Amino acid sequence: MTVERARDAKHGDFATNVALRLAKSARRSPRELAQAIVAALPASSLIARAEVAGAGFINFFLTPDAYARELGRIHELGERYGCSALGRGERVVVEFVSANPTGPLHVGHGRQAALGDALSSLLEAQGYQVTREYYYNDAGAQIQNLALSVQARARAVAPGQPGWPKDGYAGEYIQDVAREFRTAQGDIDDLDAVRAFAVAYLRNEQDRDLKEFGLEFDVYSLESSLYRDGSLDAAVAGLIASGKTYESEGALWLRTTEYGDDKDRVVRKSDGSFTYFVPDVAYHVTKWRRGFRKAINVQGSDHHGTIARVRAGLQALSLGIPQGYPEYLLHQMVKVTRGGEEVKISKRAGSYVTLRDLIDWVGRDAVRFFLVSRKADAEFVFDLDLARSRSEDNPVYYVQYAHARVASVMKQLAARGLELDRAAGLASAGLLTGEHEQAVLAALVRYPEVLEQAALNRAPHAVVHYLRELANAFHTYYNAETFIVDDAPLRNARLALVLGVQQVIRNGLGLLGVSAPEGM
RNA sequence: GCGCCCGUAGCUCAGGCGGAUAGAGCAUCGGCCUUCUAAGCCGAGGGUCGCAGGUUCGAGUCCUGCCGGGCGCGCCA
Repeated sequence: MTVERARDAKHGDFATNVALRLAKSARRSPRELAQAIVAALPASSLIARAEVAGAGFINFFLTPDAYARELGRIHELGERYGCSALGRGERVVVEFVSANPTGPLHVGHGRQAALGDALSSLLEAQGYQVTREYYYNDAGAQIQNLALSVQARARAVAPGQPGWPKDGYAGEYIQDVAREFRTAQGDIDDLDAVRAFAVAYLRNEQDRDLKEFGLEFDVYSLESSLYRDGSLDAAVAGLIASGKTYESEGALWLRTTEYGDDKDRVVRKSDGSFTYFVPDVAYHVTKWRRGFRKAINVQGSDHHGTIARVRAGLQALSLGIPQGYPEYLLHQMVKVTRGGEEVKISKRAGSYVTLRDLIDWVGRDAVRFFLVSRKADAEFVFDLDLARSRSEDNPVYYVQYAHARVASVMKQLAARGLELDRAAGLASAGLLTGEHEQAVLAALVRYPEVLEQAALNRAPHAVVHYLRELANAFHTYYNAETFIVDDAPLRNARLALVLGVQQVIRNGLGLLGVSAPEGM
């Protein structure tokens, strides 16, 4: 049995199927039972009426007073409206982007950045204490490859020429790194120096892009630190101590199949080095040890194969870490299209489109809004033609425009020598009984629930869809009614209402990392 | 072959722990600016919710099978 928000305004504000569910055991018809329930309901200042509809639903209609009270809360709480204490201050680490410093961030990282940051903000709004964390490999085979590529470029060796490393990075940015290294008068023969320079250079470039995206991480974790501080050795020792390892073909394996993985995994290769699986496990042990009882990893679905093995490794260590740790939010790939054709290359990176490209083409707000607007597990098609040449059709403008329009109304008010009496407006909010006013109020008061559900379901896109609906209710109201009327009580009430809309839009866009302009 | 995800309007997608006539944007067609920004509003057309079974009072939603697409699959990360 449920009580839920009615989908259709004709069905009131809330509906319950209680009579449908109980009809059988009560041996009465659903409608008859519903009538009896309605007749027995106590009076409430918040419920205007309850009526039986359809097969036996009971629909509840809220009183204008109920709405007026909620509007008052929006004004009272301001930017805190929509927040809750659901998380009770629990610490949670959200790991995302986590790109290795081997090149510019690509559009997939962009999706992850938009998704991870919005999810983090949502969790913060629900009372969690969130750490945004970025993990990267600064010492592995990929980094070696990067160093060799930069070294080759510094020696004026181009991709494909003799001396170019096997599977070297061919992007144009490698030339930039090589040139900067020479300018800094680095020793080209010192591969360690080249490596350190290249990693620092590209990390710095990534951070610039992330900053431009409005994103800052609290913690950067380096894979190399796991080797240095003993975490990795401890993890290996723990795995061996678990008795779940065995030697085969010269390598050390872990029976991850005992913990739900579909194949056993190699811990230590036959050449004595470790697979990436080991630092992954060691890294997640550090999350647990740092006190994070909740860890969420935002990753591309191409990494979904790692989930079972990381969890299996953590289970094998018997540290009391729950089976579902860490939690994963996977997102599907991003495909960029232009003229109906997939775009796979960019000047700077060569083989992929960069986050920077997207920001340059359509702006940060649109990239943020777009990339978070679809549920994570659906493939995303980013149509450059639509985003660029038809930028006025961008849904982000639709929402931002609603915000700017309210600002404009307030400017008009001042220009006419009038002032808003906010307290009077809230006191007379009971006057907001028009169809459009009720629709706006109904949309407005859903916000806290939307945030809670979006946070619990790890679904930031729900906020995007909500904001579009709220903006639609507002624009409709705007076109149908004049706010600045002579009747002062009504004028104040209407202005209090639209300021409430502006507040909620600002709050919602803020969670998504999108600006809320005063004018457009 | 096995695993995860997706399949809803011409296109891009919401709805998905079961509920009432399946929604939005874009595109198409038709209306609305002497009045707070027309980046807006109103209306119309457009659907066997991939297919077939099953569970249920009720299935786009849950279960099974199949078809189509994406991603991944023992010492790469």
